[in-house]
Amino acid sequence: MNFNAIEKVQSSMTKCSECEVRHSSLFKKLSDSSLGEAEGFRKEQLIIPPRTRIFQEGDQHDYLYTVFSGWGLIYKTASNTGKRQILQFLLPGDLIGFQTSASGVMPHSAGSVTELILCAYPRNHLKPMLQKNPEVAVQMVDMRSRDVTLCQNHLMAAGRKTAKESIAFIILELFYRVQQQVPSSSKNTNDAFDFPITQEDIGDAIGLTNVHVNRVIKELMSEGLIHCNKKRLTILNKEKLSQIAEFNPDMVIAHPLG
Amino acid sequence: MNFNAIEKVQSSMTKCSECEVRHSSLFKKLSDSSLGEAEGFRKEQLIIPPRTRIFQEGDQHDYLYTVFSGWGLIYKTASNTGKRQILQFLLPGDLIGFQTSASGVMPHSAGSVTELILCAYPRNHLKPMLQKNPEVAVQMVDMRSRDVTLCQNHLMAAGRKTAKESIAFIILELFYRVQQQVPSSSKNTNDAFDFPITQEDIGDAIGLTNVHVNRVIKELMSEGLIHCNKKRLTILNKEKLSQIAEFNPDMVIAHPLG
DNA sequence: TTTTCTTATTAATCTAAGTTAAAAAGAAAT
DNA sequence: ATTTCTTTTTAACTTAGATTAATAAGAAAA
Repeated sequence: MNFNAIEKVQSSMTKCSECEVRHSSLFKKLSDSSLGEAEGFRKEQLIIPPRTRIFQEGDQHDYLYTVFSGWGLIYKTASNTGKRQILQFLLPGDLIGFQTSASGVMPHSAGSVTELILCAYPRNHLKPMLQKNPEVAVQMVDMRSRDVTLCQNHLMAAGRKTAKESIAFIILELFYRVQQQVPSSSKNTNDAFDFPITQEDIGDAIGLTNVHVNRVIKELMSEGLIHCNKKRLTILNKEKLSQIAEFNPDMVIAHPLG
Repeated sequence: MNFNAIEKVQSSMTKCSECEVRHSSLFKKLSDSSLGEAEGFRKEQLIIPPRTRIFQEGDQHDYLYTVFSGWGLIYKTASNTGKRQILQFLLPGDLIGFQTSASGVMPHSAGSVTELILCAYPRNHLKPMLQKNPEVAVQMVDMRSRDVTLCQNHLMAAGRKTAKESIAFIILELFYRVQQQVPSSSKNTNDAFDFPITQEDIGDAIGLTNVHVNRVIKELMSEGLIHCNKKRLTILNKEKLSQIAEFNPDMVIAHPLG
């Protein structure tokens, strides 16, 4: 765990109207003229160093966050064994900081993988903001539904897939989620992408050990399905990998209500 | 699988104003005078026989349903092995029929456990209904968030808990979910409740075989923590069971936005 | 009541993945 | 450049839970 301080963006916060993740965020349905709602809701922007905790399971925490840039994760820790279960990988546009009851006690922890920039919103303003902006509430239903689907897929992997199938699945999920953000073209001629998580992270997402994840990744590489080197991953045979994983790109789509 | 026909309630559909699950449903925030919205949205009521499929993964399906009475489940099946992963147990008040994209293709199947009565809503009317009724949209955010939490807990169980811990967890989750509906008092003097699922269902919810679930249930019974007989389960030592499961009743609470 | 089907139970055997422990390779810090 | 910390890699060994196969007990249908 990193102990560098979390900083606030002091000088000038990014304008919502110029935000790169505006169209995959909670506010995607707000028009330019309504975007003041988002800026009024936002309290501050935070810069989280790599591998740093944002909030901890069991603690009181009163903010929601939109990921502006970077990768993160939310997780639970078994208090008897200390084992970690990653619940979701966080990418730009993702919204975090949900709780179980209205108490403000967090049911899971959150942390960064890379440096992360977050927009913070006071949770007690959420409900009134949604009531005032029904399009935002509808968008939030979509986002929560997407989170249900991602979690259900991981549950399927942890419960009923082999290690190889599960790891292939995680790789494809992250590939397509990243691809959705970058408007398809840009830097990626082939199917290579930045992959900043560790093999231990992969294991903790689907209930495997880092040792076993390593064995399987070696196997996927020796079979010519993927290649990875220095936090960059290349999918060499997407069809075969998808078939092993029983993966379909629809699984990571974010707008069930259209 | 049961092949009895699914029936429609012909004569008189239940009135929403007199509905027993009104206060744990999507429409809980509608006042008596606004309840016409719910009745207008509802297309019909269906009676599903026990162990009957409602819709199937991969099929086009254009309805959402509120569970009016009975137990059900949603699940995915691995196409290579045929193994089933239960994604959620359905109890009265639960809303089902969500999809991943706007296409109407279902990402999972749904089926009954007991006889089930469902209220059906055409999915293409959902978005306009939510936009017109922001309180309903906010309630739906809460319900989807509750579903995320339930799924995350099962993921934690499947990925990082032992069989004993996971089974204890499932029992407690269902106990508290049932208890939430029945307004605490009524029939249950002790901690006994109707438990219509099979040991295979339990295994399919957390990634275990029916054989191993049986071994563990026997163990929990011999330790005096639970007792079960004829689809009725009694929790004999709630403290010990909760401690084994690392369970806390907050985990099944349904109103994060208050 | 008898048959049939489903669910629970038990036992023997197997295996996918876990555990432990080092060493090697990278990255980050000094 | 050197130290320190993290991550990856490999091997030897263990185990929780899977598999397979019967039997027994219930429940539903005929």
